[in-house]
Amino acid sequence: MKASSPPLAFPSLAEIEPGRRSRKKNKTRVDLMTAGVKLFATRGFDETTTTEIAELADVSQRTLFRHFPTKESLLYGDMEELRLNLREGLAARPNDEPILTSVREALIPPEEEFREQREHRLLQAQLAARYPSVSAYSRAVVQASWEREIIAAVSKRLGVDPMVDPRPEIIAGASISAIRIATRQWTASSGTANYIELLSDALGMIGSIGELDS
Amino acid sequence: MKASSPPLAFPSLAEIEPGRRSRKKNKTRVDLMTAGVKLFATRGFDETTTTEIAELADVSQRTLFRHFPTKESLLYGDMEELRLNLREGLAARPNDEPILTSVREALIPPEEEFREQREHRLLQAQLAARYPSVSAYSRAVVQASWEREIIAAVSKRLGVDPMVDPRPEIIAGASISAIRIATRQWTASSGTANYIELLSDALGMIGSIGELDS
DNA sequence: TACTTTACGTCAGTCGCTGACATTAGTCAA
DNA sequence: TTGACTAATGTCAGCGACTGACGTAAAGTA
Repeated sequence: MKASSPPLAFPSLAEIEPGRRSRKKNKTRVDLMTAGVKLFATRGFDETTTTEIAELADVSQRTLFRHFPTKESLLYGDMEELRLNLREGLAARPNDEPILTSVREALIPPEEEFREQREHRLLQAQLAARYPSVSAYSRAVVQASWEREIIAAVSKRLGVDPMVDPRPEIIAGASISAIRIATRQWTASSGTANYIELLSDALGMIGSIGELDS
Repeated sequence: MKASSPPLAFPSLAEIEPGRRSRKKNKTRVDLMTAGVKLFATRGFDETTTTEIAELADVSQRTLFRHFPTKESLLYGDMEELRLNLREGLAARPNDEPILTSVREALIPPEEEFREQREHRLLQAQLAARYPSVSAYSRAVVQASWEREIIAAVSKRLGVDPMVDPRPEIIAGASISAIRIATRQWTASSGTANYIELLSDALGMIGSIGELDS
């Protein structure tokens, strides 16, 4: 604990039930993520072994894999909570709001939340740009889970079966693509650009691509 | 060789230069893919080891990894050619055609080509539905490479920089999502549904999602 | 206090994948 | 035909992510 610069408060997806046992378990989880992030940032992803991460967190490698299913999930361990936030954000949107507006608003993080996670998000994006396995995990696990949330929400709102009507999946795919390009633009600027503005702009263009049919 | 039912003509991405050496090399490549497909189909993906595939193809495991970078690429080894087909298809579209039409037409395979590859595509989709590592490869490697082709073609047509204008990436993401949902619908029907019709319908809806803003 | 539960350590093993080096076989020129 | 040269393969040894089995100690509970 007591990370150097930012507190790096990794939220634990599992409820932190009362009791010393649960607190200790959560501590090792946070320690592992902190150790992983530190080594990934300094040495690189492929250049870091899970054994080294476990040693820095002062646990055995076996314990690391009891907390995280893959090496990549150490870097994206906080994404489960973000997914639930997205689910709630989508559900909280009024039913009479245009669907693309609902999706856009639910995908734009609150300024404060973004500021807290800024550094971590930048590291994730930078590592994803450099290491194929990280990029694959981001796409196939993280982004795919967001897609499923969007598909569920949109199909519910439209009152259609997502296995029959392709539109929920298309909207989800377009939305995730907007996130990807905004993140890439932001990463290319080394985090100096205004991410929320980039993301908002990209998401705002989804509704207008039909107008390209000149 | 001499596959049971269909010839299963795996196209080799590398040019088949004249000479016995190149022909033999291509033969081992085809043998490896055939062996992999057979074992994947009967035993399952995770349940098949690369050593078993190599033995069935009568080569060493080391040779397998000289021809294919990953186990998954044995299943998607013919995708490089398909990507080049997509590139050419996109480039062949007239400049004055609406961009979404160009993308749609380039993504819909000719009936004959589809018929030849039908079984193989079905196997790929079924394995991707069952095995996370296959799904991850499909998304992160195959589909991502298609996306890049679409982004390049669309940004060129629109005369914009894809790092500045988010629309090419959004169109690409929506298009790949259309492929995914059409493939899922087709797979859910065990290949009995009309894939080309499903795909055409899904792609056709991209231009109209902006109209959902009631 | 005694009993149960749970997080962790240890150990051994599988499997995807790679570097190094030897060997065979195709190629090509003399 | 012969003798290099080279490209494809085999062999071997090893790394690293990940897992099952089993034991242990600490935390929770009656």
